Amino acid sequence: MPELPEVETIATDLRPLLVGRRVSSVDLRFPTIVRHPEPELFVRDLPGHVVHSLDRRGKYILIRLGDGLLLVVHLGMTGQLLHKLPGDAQRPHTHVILGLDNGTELRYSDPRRFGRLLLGTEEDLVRARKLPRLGPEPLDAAFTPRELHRRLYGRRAPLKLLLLDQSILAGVGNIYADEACFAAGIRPDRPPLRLSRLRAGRLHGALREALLRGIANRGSSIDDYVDLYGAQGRQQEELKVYGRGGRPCSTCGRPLTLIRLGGRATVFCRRCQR
DNA sequence: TTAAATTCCTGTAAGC
DNA sequence: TGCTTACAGGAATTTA
Repeated sequence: MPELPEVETIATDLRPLLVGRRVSSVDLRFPTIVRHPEPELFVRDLPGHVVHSLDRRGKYILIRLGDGLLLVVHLGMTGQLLHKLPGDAQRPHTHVILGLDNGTELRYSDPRRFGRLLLGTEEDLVRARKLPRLGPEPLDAAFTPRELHRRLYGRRAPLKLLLLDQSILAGVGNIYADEACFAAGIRPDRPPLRLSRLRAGRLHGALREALLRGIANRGSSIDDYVDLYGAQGRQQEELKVYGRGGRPCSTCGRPLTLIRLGGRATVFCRRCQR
């Protein structure tokens, strides 16, 4: 599933392909994928606009167009962006095809349809409550151990659920939350009620390290994740706990514990994480 | 404000 | 073999 490293990989690859290009056509096959504005307006207003820049914020891809317009893509669980030529074979569940002025296509496919596309000015989208308030970027210099400590200290929900809360920290999902907790030696199921500065510092380092490794390996291909060209990432080979419940801990050899937190599978080592 | 539960969705795999 | 069921989970929404 696409988390920060996966979205970063896609955004980095997509930037040189899109910036300077004009959107020439929009083929919207599954209108509910567009959450703002009304699908007819999306199809009417998007063509003709030139892409000025492209950024990632949390798990969102922000494509800035002329006239202050913003095209926002969130991949949800199974969303894929693929760069193709018009004749290329089409994946099932292709819901949107953007034609570009150089004859190529940007296609959005998403079997589970948890993903979404938004179009509007930033002001528009905020007013319509389509752009949530996101916490800091974990890889920004402004995100310090002190800041992480401030945001977690005193909270009563299990640590893992707080790490998944995008308003506390943007971009971390189930995979990297489990991996960071393991690397930091901290149990994901305990509230950080009186989290020490030391442990917050370890968690801060582990989060950044996990995300940076993920980016270096072009993401984790667990279910459907592939890059713009359909290639898988390599980070899944380095995962120490995610998806490994019951298998031996890579550090101590004891079986890893699988529990559910907030409906999400959570794996940790009872010996190595305290 | 915070925390927990519910909902959306379909491909895959396990179980009978 | 073929059917049913459970599971995967990001985030918006609802409830307490």
